[in-house]
Amino acid sequence: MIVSEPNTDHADSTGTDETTPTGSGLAAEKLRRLQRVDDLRGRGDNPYPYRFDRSHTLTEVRASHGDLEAGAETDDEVTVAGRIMLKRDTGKLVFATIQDRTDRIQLFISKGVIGDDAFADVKELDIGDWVGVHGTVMTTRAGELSVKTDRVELLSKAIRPLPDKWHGLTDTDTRFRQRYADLIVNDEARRHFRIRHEVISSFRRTLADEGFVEVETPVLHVEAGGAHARPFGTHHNALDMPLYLRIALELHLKRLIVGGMERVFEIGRVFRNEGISTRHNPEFTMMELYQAFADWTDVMAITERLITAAAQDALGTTVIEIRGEQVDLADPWPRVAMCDAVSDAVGSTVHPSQPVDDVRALADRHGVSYETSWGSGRIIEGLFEKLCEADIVRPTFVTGHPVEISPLARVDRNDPHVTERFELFVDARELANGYSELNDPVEQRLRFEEEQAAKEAGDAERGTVDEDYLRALEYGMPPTGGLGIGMDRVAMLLAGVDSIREVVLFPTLRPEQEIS
RNA sequence: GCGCCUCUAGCUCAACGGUAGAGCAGCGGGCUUUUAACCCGUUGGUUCAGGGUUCGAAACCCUGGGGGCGCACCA
Repeated sequence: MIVSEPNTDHADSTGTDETTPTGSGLAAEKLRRLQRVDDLRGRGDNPYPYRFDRSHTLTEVRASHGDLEAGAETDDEVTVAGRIMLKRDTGKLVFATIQDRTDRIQLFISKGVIGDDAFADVKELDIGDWVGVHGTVMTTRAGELSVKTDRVELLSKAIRPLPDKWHGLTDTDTRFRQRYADLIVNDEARRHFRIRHEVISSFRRTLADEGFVEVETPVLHVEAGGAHARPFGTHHNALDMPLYLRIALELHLKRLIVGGMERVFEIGRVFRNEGISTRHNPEFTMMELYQAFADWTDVMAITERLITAAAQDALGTTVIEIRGEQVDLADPWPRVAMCDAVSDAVGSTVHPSQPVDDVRALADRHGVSYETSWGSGRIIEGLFEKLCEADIVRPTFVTGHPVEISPLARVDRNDPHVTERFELFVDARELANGYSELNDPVEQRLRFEEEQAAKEAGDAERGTVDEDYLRALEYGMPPTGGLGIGMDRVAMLLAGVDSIREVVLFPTLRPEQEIS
């Protein structure tokens, strides 16, 4: 589509002449660049060649020549490639800044060196174009490390202009929808995803070192279990049956412990059909591990090792800043029982063994709402979330969750009303959840039946009886410790960002009505 | 789902209810050590959409849409 505005005094711009676009705006800009593509093809050049061999990445050039003094020339030849980010044209000398995934470097392009025809092509290059370059390493009078260019090859012509070279993209909507543009121009965005990558690869290394086997279990579930959450539903055509996207990895991984695999983990996407917020994306990445012969204390220890190592690998330090406070992750993480935390907050002893009417009265006094179907344990959790959660800054294990809200966790060996369970909180966010796994098939059936009763009483997020899982437990599951970690949340913590969308490449958004 | 905020050129941002502007990008010209290059000139607008108030609306009101934040939801 070309300029279509009927116009009385600029009739020449609306007529048949579309080879010399006038004006500006996106349409004219794209037309001009497409014209350049045609011109190149017309003279036998390919604006989109198939491959290019480079000798050095840009960091490699900087590493080997970063200490060159100002005004130095070398005979060191390099072949590099990157996207043109900046261009400064002083007439017979062009400076261009190219960027590859490792760094940026300046090209020093002299008409006298490269020749008249090639120099004319350089003048036609646009910001955003990909180029491959051959030349020698030098520094300018001002000391800027540069490639003195004797050959430039266009590797891909950009048809669309880049965002503002100084400000980049700021509109969050555009940044997330056009993540490709965000990644090109915003260093911060690239940093977030580098950290995310380091975290995940660090976890894999730590777990491999400790003898864990990585596995993949089904995403499509007949019943979505292992957590309290509403699932996404889908349908299998050939089987003509409903299926659900998983909300947790837990139940399949523990079947593998029954199978004798002893130490397994999975890093995978889970899906929860719930609200979207700065802390919640409908699809997110969980790491879950299960270790035979271990209990919750072992799992707390491995949680500390995983996250501390990830910080070291991603940031080069275990010291991070949380809400302006310096926190060394290598220090031991405090542990506090959920009931103790709530007791402190309300000023009297609170415990799930207390009659539900007493706990309801406490909830009423503190403005915590509850359903009539909830028992003391679940209301205590509500009190904890309202009164305690927001105050947790440094990594803290909250332990001893009531049995009622922990249908897959083993009862505490010293207190039948709570479980051997912990959740890790940092900066008011839940990062991890682990426990001594319930392996008694008879008790597990009773817990499932309580879940199902609650679901039938109207609590949509409660679970059902998973008969196949019970059958597995009947074969015998060794004593086992289990752990789930929200990888996106760990990446947020280490990247120092407040929104999960900063560490999810393509967060869930409503679709655009029209792409321009 | 509810409340508050926001949406202006490709990008970043202005405009007491009174002719829609600047910087960058683009285009034309100049410049062989610039670096957010600079200097001169210049093109470019469905002000998110629709309706209303007004002599006059980018601005005020209503409806709708996108997004953000908070609450709710979310072990």
